[in-house]
Amino acid sequence: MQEERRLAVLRAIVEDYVATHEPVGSKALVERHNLGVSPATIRNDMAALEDEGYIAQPHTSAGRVPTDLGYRLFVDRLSEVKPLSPPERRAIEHFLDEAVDLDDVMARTVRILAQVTQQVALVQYPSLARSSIKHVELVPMSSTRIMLIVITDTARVEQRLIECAGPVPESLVADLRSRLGVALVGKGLAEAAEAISGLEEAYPAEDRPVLRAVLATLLETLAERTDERIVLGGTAHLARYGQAFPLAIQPVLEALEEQVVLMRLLGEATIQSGVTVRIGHENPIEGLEATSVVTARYARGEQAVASLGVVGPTHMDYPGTMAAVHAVARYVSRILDEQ
Amino acid sequence: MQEERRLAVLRAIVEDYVATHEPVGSKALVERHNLGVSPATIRNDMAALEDEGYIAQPHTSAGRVPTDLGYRLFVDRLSEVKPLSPPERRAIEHFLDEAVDLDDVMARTVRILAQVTQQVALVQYPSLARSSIKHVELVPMSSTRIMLIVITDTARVEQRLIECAGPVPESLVADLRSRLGVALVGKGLAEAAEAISGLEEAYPAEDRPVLRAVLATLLETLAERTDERIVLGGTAHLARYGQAFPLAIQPVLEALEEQVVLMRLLGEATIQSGVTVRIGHENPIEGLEATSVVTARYARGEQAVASLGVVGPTHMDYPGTMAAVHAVARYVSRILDEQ
DNA sequence: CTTGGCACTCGTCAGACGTGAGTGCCAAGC
DNA sequence: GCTTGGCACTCACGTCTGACGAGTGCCAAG
Repeated sequence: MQEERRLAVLRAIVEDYVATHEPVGSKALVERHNLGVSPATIRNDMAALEDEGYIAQPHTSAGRVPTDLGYRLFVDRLSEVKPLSPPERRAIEHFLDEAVDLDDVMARTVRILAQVTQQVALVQYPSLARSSIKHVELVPMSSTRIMLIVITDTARVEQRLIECAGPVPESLVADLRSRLGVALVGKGLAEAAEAISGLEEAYPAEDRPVLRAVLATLLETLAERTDERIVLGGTAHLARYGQAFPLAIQPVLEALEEQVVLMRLLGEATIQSGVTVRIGHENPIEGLEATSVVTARYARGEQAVASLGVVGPTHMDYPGTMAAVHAVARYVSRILDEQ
Repeated sequence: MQEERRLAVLRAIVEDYVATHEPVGSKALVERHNLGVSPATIRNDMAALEDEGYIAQPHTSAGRVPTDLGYRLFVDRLSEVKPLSPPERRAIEHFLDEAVDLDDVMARTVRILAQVTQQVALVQYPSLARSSIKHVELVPMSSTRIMLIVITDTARVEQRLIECAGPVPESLVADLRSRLGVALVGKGLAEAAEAISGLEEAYPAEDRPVLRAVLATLLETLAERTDERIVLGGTAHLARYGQAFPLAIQPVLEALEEQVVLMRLLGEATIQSGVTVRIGHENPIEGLEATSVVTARYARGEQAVASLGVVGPTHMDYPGTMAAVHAVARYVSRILDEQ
């Protein structure tokens, strides 16, 4: 009974703080939410919540502010799903439908996600890991340089320039191209390594160096750079937080410039289904201790492909943000399916 | 004689203000630079410079601050070229040399440019406009969808997905691929339009719709999206300016998110040779009135290809920034030449 | 367990004040 | 005619003050 009210108080504190960005006091609380009790009672509840670590006061004689733990409880147990408004849904759908190619889909996704959430948006390119090879192409760029292109069924195109020690005859390139095509098209990326393993023997020793260079680059392209590309947008929203709110923006911007960091942010989310929320210090990345990250996977058909999400201050509108991230992930999945 | 000293005073003011970011007064000026005259004399000169519009005071009884016009004069007539330090040169060269492909060159260029200048860096992908076609590829993705890929001699790869009304036979794709290859390879992009204009007649009426879709997409790819891609980095440096320096960062971040804006920033620079500097309000873009933009072309062989540059506060170290932009542009040109 | 009362804490705001950097002007000097 | 020292004036900034009020914790009564 009291326990229930205490949670209601926590919910009210989170909601008010998210709305106003100011510490919320007992009196204001009873005025804004009809809790049916007096401020004094609320104060007792607040004291208990503070003992349990869900809220804190910036200084004596100030109102209370939710802690990361408080937000966590709020997200896990107190918040209700807040569906997007129909106009928002339509805007997202419509905007994404107009995309002409994969790059455009990604660019538009970042844009709409940042706009709807009013936060920094991240979108990962579809992973190569589970997609299969649609086409392999070798193009001679000069006598010693060959361009390698791999196209996957997720409509992703990977390109790589290969530098060879000596001149490479056109005929060798053509031959290699057709053999690679036969060996690789239709294969998943994981199988690709085996598929080309026997290929070397088919060629005379003098061609081996070229062959090795091409095959090495090919494997590298398929393995290492797998999900490297992440696009980012809406950084201007960071500056909106007046200045020097708990959120200093420089470290955040710095962190977001590191591809590795972005990978870690989105990578972990790819494991779980549904919407993932990491709050404040739960986030293991330096510079992002004061931010929360909301992510979701998107998929193509049955397979998980990659993740997208947003980064914002811990005092964000969690239900709204989660709904937006969820919705965008679904629409992106659908767009990819249609292709 | 006095005229000469006045310019020396302006130069000193710019240098001091860039170094300290604080209005500079007459007394501090004679102490830091040996001008050989008294503060009172400097005051007279300053009054004259203010009349001419080169400097201004933020409020009565404060020191002077250079105006945009003052910076302009400084850049045009007063600054000496400040060569990069050998370690800086080496760092740039070394870092760029390790790039594995065009994407990597661009990514590394942005990174090194931002790091050396401590500002926001912009790099435009090599323009398609003056490059020629190396290879054209058509890959069926499903029965009704074809992927079009165009590779240029600048090692750039453009991809585009084509949606056809009905199923497209493999044989038609193969035929079209070889014809397009013959018609286009080696041609400049400008000539491409003519080169494919007669192609339609070679096919029976039933294939025309597919043909039209492909050709339309091809032309679009070559014409419209020509130099659209610009990479950007180092935005965290914007936040370094304490807060609310003459530079509010939100509008700047917003402006930098617009591809169109970036195009305008870099596009104009492509016309002129050498390093271009646009100072404060000289910049016609909303949100960037308080920033200066330093840009330079880079080239491949004899042909201008595209531009790169940095965006920073008007009170930047112009000689240093100009030297860095110039050097990076040169090294990028060299890297592209080698390929 | 809830509630009203009460004393206490402390951050914030506004006003007063001194300080010092910097200016403009003027009259004397070179 | 330019340069210089002197001098009065302006004004932003930092510090200090006191008043205010929001908010708390505790306690005793309901």
